[in-house]
Amino acid sequence: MNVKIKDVAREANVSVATVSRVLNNIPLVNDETKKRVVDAIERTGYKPNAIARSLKMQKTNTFGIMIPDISKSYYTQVVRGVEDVCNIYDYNIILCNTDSEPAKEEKYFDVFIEKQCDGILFIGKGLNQGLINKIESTRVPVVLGAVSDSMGRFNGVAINNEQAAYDITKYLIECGHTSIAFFTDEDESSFVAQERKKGFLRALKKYEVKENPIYELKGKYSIKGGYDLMEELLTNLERPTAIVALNDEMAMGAIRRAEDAGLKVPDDISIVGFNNFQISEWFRPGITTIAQPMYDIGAISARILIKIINNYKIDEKTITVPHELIIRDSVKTIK
Amino acid sequence: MNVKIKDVAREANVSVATVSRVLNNIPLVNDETKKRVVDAIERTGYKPNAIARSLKMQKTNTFGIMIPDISKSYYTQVVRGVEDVCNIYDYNIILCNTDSEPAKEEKYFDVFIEKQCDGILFIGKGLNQGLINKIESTRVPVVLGAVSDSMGRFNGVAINNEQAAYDITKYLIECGHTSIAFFTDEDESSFVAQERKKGFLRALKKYEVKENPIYELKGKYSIKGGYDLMEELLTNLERPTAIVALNDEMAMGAIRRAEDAGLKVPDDISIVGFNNFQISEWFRPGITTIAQPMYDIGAISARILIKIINNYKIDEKTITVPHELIIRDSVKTIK
DNA sequence: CTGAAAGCGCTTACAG
DNA sequence: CTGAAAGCGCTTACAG
Repeated sequence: MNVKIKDVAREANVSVATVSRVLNNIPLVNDETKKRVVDAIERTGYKPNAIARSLKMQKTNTFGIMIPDISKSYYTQVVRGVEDVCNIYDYNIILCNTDSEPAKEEKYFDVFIEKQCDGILFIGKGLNQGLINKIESTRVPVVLGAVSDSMGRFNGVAINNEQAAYDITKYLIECGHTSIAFFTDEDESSFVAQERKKGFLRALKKYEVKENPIYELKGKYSIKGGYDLMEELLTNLERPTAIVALNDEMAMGAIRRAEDAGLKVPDDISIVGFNNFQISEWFRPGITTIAQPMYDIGAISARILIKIINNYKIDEKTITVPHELIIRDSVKTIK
Repeated sequence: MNVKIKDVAREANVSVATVSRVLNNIPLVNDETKKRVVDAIERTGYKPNAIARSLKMQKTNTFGIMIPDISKSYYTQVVRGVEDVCNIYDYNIILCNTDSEPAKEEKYFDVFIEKQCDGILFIGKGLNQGLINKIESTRVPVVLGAVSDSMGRFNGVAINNEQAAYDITKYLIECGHTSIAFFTDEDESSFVAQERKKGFLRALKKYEVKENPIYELKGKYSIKGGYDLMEELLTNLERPTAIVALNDEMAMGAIRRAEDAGLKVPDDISIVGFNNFQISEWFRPGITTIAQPMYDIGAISARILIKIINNYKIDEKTITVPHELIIRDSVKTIK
């Protein structure tokens, strides 16, 4: 068995209370006794048991973080932002992959509660009702990252997805495109995708570009997903001059499929993405896209959680972080 | 405050012992009392406190996992493999980023010990002596993922990095290349990079290709890193006909820099990578590389940890998983 | 400045 | 089949 506080106390000839005091830097300990205790800790190689401490203190210094899939590059930087901030404030994170499945989300939420997480971070595309109920029926602080709550009930940090989609669509229109397809998430419950669609439609309407509903294709947020969608577009539909894909990987797949069909991007068709993955800059053609400050989304989310725990007041439920239109080489100006 | 086992007991008119028994599915409970307890749990919305349970049971059902940087795509799939297996066996993971810095590695190791993790997974490029000492002075099971221990002291799962480097170098030589540069990790302590260098040299020697020591360049495992190394190579050195980069991103950066210099890959210079990132298939030119079963490395590591915890005997300390040479379009056959 | 004791929320050996 | 009680390893109010 490991050495416990009791063993250190015996070794230093003091009570466990005194050992605990020096461990926690509580000042009212005589310097000499303190030294004895420090020595004893050193000699015994004592490591405090954080579980016992947590039980007593009702605080675990750990956050639960739920993410659709850590192996998708997008979410990865969010997690890094979270962890870096947690590290500063001595928190750790328990990480779970939900695959955006409500059942997993709810299960992990319960796990986080049972493991007494001090806070929960939900990174994802949208909230299901079951999870909303759970969040509302507990007092554990929850922060949403990269997604916001349509009702403004929960704290969250995200870009303005509607505006971002508007901006990139507007850019396409300004480049002369009037026939624009929309490659979106197959997951219809994605709040983020819904918001982006709103922005897409707003731009179309504002500039009086007719929207062709058959141009909305739903698929996976992956290279393969975009590849397949492009195939579908190419074989079945009149070819648009441009595509808004809601994800850079999707855009990349679409580009490769277009190339396989003998089309040049952007000469024959323009394709934009979303999220500005690191590779999007190096891919050829370079992907014109919307950048989100992914790391910051994570870092700010963690900071908010820590603030809530420490009873700072939070000024606004939703923090909107800036997005940016990154213009590269996947769009051609026509006319 | 939350509802506790005591509250459920009162509600169901039984003792806490009985509630605990039904919670843990201990059979010797009368069906009717059991029903009363289940109802009471339902009614009160009771969630067991895993921290209290852990303290009593001396088991937390959580693993600590250390990784250089979760925002690097390579490690990401390893973590997913770990988490999927953990999920099956009801474990959770605490995730930490070390940036391969010994100080962080040792700090997090202590954190994992203090938080009473049932096991620790170390994913990385090499082990520093401080960490080795810590591992050896504790009885917490540790498994190494993607890296092996040069001395065979610890359990681990990885590919045979020496052989993998040999294989890809041999391929280059068979394609007629006799002047081959080596782009390696700037982190000299990387055991994995050392192993790969051995394999590289063995192939050179075996096929009597002269090794030009000035062709070994050290840089970052990133697109930018490869870009910079290529610049260095191009401006300072006689141009080799091929490059072995120890990382696909590095290879991609090198390719882009070569292109910026007006060179065609592979026509003017052949470049191979390592690790087979998902994007490596879609990049142009497609990257010839060594594939590692990253997900499996994570999944197997987690399984080993669980086996150790359950006192299964582990046949061999080091599990070698297969690597694979993936031939794409970044190498030209010359002569 | 220091110690004895209670208590955090569970599990389980023991007794009945 | 069920309960009272001890104990997991800490922290801290209280007393001295």
